[in-house]
Amino acid sequence: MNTLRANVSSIRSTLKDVAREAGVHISTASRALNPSTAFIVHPVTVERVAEAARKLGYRPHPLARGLRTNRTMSVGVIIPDVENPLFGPIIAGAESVLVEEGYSVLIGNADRGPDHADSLTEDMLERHVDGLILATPGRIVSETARQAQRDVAMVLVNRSVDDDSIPAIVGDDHAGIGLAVRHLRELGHERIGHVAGPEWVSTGRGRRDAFRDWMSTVGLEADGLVEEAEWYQVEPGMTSALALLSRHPDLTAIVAANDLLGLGCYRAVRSLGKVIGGDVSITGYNDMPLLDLMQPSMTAVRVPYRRMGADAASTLLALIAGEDVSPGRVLLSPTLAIRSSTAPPST
Amino acid sequence: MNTLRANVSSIRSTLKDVAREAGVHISTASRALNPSTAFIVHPVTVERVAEAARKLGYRPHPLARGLRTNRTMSVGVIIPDVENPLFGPIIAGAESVLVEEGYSVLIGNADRGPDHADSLTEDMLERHVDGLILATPGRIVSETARQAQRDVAMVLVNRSVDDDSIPAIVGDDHAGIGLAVRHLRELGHERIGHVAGPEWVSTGRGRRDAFRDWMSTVGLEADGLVEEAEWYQVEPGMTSALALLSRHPDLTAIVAANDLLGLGCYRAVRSLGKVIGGDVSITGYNDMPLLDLMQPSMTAVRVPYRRMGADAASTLLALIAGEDVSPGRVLLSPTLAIRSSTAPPST
DNA sequence: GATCGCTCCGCAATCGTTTGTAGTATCGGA
DNA sequence: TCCGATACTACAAACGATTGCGGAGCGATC
Repeated sequence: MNTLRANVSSIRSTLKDVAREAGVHISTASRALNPSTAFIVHPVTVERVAEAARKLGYRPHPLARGLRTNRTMSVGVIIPDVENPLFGPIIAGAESVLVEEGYSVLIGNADRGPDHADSLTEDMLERHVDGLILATPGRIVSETARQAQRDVAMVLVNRSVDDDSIPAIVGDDHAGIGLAVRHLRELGHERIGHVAGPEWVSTGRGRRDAFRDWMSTVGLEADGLVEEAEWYQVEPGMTSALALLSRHPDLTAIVAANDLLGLGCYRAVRSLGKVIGGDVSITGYNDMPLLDLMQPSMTAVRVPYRRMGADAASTLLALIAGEDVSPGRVLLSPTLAIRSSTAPPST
Repeated sequence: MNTLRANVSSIRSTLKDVAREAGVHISTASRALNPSTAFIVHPVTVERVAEAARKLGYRPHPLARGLRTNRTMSVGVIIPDVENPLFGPIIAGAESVLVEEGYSVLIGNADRGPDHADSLTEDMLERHVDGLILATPGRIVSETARQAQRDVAMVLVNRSVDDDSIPAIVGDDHAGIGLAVRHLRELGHERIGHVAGPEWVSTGRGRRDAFRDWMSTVGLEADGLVEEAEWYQVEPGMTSALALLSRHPDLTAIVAANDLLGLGCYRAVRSLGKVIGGDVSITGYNDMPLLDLMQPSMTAVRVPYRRMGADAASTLLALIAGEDVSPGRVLLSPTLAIRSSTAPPST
């Protein structure tokens, strides 16, 4: 039977080969090839070594180098759930800047809860990653992560810790909710409700507070107009929206703390026989893919996730390089994607 | 100013420390700790070494080990576009089985075309990954990839090569299209069209052929009922659907080669003033997230992407382990998610 | 009591780099 | 002619593990 077998051996040329080819000692070859030490060796020799390296297709062995220099040129990225479309852009953003600098990206999918994230963190540390990007949720950071910070450069993305002891790149939720509230206000809405995310999730609490804040800023009352959903999903969103609309039948708009909650609102509004955009305007948050293809397409606050990943990576690289990085959080400004789910109130 | 700086040094205990603690030679410690060589050393000694290792929290240094054993315990996964929700499950599936076996997953995002995939492949090879999972599109495989197969275990996922020289895990497109066609046939449809993907993409051609095949199997005519879309996107899908419907106004159902094409069909049907499901039934392919939240929710062939990733990883592990793996493609059976976009024809 | 065989352990080489230190020309100046 | 500085280059020791091989200890056998 015709079968396949992995070919283990590959004829890689080593530094020793290059040195022999160039007729110099291995250490000279090493220095010649390394830009930061090349000045020590004679320019003519450097060229000879470079030529030999080129000829042999020499590539330094990352393990040997890492063993000696104590750097792996790799960073770990831990994501709560790779299957969630939201995190793709974060990964892509981080990957693009890291690969550019010669780093590799180790991915960790913490889809089995907080403990899983910790165990992945430990795995990464064992592998001697040079840095760690954490996107795992929760307002507090585990003891494991705190300890990890002593051993390795670390930055948070899409979440932060209360004491800001770890650099974090997060979306500006306050500004984002502001975009939604002001947009609705400008359309003429005066009775606006909020379907909030869970209190224990940082975004849940933050966006709810921001909603209250902005409502008073634009001169509207928010008391009683907030309903907390159990979880960021369509069903809880519908339940909360129904509760909200039955308490306040005169509501003409709902700001949802999340796209899925927004879709829940869609269902709730429809089940009451009302029309989305016409009778009740709805805004989502995050602007996940395909949201523009919904019927009607949903107006949503767009968070620059790709940029978030990229900025996190840049910050991490700065930390790794030993540069001083001010701790605390960096806020990224969201934008508003205006579509058909929002319109002036009907009356 | 309060600043942060990465802490480089970490007091890790090495094998030498363990050996000293246990009062044995470093080589004995190594053997004692390695399950496959532990039988060489006296059980009592093994326990002593294990105890010492536990006490010191010893973790073998992966770089040192890898340098010696020529294995990195890492595999590369190259994805055409991480931001595409379709690939999340593939990554997750692969990651779950690989991490289980102690492997780490290096991710490569080839979102800058075929050449980018090649350069990522080379990066991975330089890093001495033990295996490679390629999900990049195209019917042919680049020379780089072919060469890579000599150096490293490799398996394809969601695509295959014409000569089957590389093991591939793919969805059974023929069966999938069959599910859709038979479903529509059973609902009573007799005039069924197909909006196909591009000819040069393997799935484009495969699904189109399958459509023709199944149509004749269920006793229907397919000639002239196939329209090729330029690309797997909503707009081209709409264009093709409109062309199809203007040529054949009597069509009561459309099988789309892809979810996005299906959504394009949605638009086309709507623009003609017809109702989806009622006048024209539509099926998608892939069953991407949120498809169930569309209005109306879309019936679609569901491809087991997560399983695909997992199976690819298992196959890869077998290859790495030196087991004989029969080349060629493994077909994974799709299922049909029946929703509201399909219904019996109206007449 | 010498020999054989078996079990267990230590010695040392090795994987491919980086890097501190020592050594050797070469050259200018005295 | 000789000396010291200068400019390179070579030597060798790491980094932390794995592994072939030789050797010590010990009981059994003749």
